[in-house]
Amino acid sequence: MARPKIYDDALRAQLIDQAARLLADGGIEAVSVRALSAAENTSTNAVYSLFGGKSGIVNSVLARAAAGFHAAQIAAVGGKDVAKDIIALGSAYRKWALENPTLYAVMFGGTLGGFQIDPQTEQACAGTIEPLAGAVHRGKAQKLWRRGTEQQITMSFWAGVHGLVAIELLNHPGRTRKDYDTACRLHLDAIYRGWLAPT
Amino acid sequence: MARPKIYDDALRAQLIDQAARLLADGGIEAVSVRALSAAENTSTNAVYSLFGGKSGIVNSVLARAAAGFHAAQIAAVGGKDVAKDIIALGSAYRKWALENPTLYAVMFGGTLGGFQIDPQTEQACAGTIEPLAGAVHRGKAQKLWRRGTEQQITMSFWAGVHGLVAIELLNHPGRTRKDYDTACRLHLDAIYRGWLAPT
DNA sequence: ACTGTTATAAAACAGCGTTATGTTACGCTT
DNA sequence: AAGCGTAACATAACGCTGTTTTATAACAGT
Repeated sequence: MARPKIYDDALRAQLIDQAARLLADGGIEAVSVRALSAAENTSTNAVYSLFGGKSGIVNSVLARAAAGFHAAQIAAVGGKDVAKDIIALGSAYRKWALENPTLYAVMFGGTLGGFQIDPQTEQACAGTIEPLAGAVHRGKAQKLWRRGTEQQITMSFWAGVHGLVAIELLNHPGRTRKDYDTACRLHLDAIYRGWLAPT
Repeated sequence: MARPKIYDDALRAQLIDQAARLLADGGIEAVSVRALSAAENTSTNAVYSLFGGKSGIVNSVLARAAAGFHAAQIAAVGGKDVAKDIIALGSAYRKWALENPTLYAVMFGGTLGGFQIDPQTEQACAGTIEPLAGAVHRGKAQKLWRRGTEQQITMSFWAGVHGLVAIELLNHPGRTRKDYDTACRLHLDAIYRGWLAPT
């Protein structure tokens, strides 16, 4: 054996916290290995020893964020009314994205930013739509939908809310938060009604 | 006066071409001032003299791309049937995005990638939805919509197709191009039907 | 006490965008 | 025609990045 460890799980957790803070504050470009290690009074090698590199720690941050996002989605499901649940899922989705814009952008913004998301992290991100898929499945059992597979309907709702959130995060001038509130409600409502079977 | 100019409009156009090529081939991170100037057998200063910096030339590329995108959208409008036009606009939108994935990602992917889009370039990008807004306006004149302002309806369609394209560009495994073809058709159809006034 | 192994720190490398410094080549003046 | 001023271009340098390599420090076992 050799000298005692300092690059331990405690430092690991602290680095993840710090990286998440830097990411939220200054965007993905504010997360640098040097700034990260300096903020925790350690050396750049700590990041490499504990995470394998910058993408390693960013992926760790994303994985934790995906878990939180997933939990928020699960919490939005009531379990009784499918329509209510889908609207609630969409609202919770948007709420989380607006509260964590940088995290959301990195999770679902594609390969921009220069680094690659790990396959398992990507899976964790994609898995956050599982509660929505569940609601769609219940709707299918109730013969709510006029057509389409569950996957197609799920992706339609997902794409709907993701698209609106992405546009809102572009922050075009002249549109207030309230404008997007109503736009989101009407938008989700329209998609829902569009998939509904004729009464 | 002084020595003859080499940093002229011809070189300017060549640099834009080269930058667009680098961007399409290797993503935003493949576009470097050094690689760019080396490819055109000139110095890095050419980029600064002609474009003011890296963001300058990238914005020039984006502005040109936005013009092409806008033209493609205009070409998709038939002018007779609103429903047909909206579906055609969505399909053309997706077609262009899939043919120019990197450009599309930089144009509508937010501030990831490290640089800022010029306000006027951003406006050019946002202006590409103008043909869609026109179709929605014609629908309003025909009292097609059950509710909502033209802006809200336009944004709903835009968000719908943008969301689907963004998800498709994430390139999740197990979904083929054909899957997205049908998903897109059903998705756009659902949104359209959702906004339609009851007959 | 010494050695071997391992953890940590520090420095070096290659690249980036950008800026400052040289160098070249022409028109104008003398 | 010779010299000079100035605009245009090339080159080198600065500070930053992620990553890799090298050096140092600290403990276990002999």
